[in-house]
Amino acid sequence: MENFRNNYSCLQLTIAMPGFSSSPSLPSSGESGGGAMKELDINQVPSSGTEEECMEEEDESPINGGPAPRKKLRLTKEQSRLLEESFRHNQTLNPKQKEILAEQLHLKPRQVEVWFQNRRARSKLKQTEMECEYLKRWFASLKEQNRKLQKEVEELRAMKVGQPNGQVPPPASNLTMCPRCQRVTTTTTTTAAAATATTNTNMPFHQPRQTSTVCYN
DNA sequence: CCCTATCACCCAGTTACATCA
DNA sequence: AATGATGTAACTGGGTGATAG
Repeated sequence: MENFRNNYSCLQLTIAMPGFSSSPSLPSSGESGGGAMKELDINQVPSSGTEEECMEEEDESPINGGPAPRKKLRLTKEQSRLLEESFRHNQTLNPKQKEILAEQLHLKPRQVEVWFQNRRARSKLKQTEMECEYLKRWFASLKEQNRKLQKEVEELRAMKVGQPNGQVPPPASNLTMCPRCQRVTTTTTTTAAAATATTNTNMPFHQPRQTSTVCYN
């Protein structure tokens, strides 16, 4: 009945970004255990818990029959360190690993599970923030590139107007195919190599470049 | 084989408590 | 001392895959 989906480890979204490593190597956590919701009263720290900064254990017997207030455990530095270390090796734990780690930390397996779950969420959030930051920069770069190109277009138009009969076809060597929309475009810069560069990226669309193959579709 | 129920696990979102400025 | 902001442990609800009957 044991399913070891746990070993999918990390499903990370990585975007290659020049000068911006969004590698998932942030110390983040990774396993969790969900389903055991039905299991327990987490607030009971396992006995033996003489952890230095750990909240002292205390029985949660409801006062006046009402629900006991939720107690919040603060992990000790050592517990956090061990959990982090373990997370670096494995973002998810199989039941055995969970059991061992819990014993080592004087915590309940469920607590270890929750910690990994939250840790995964945190690292995912961090990753998302980094990607967001990256996309912002990229957007700014695209805007700048667009501005330059618009300017270039203006200049070309001005030149064209200046010609005797206004008919100046671009040199054939300047014509390239836009890999995205499959239309013929004009290379407006000096490096024709830039024309092919766009095919070589894992970006969803054209990357900002110093040089450009322009397609305004 | 299908179907259904159960279990164990995960994730996203939320809540609530501890700590700090 | 009171308080709002922040971090995070714990909870909730829903989804998925494996397994058994």
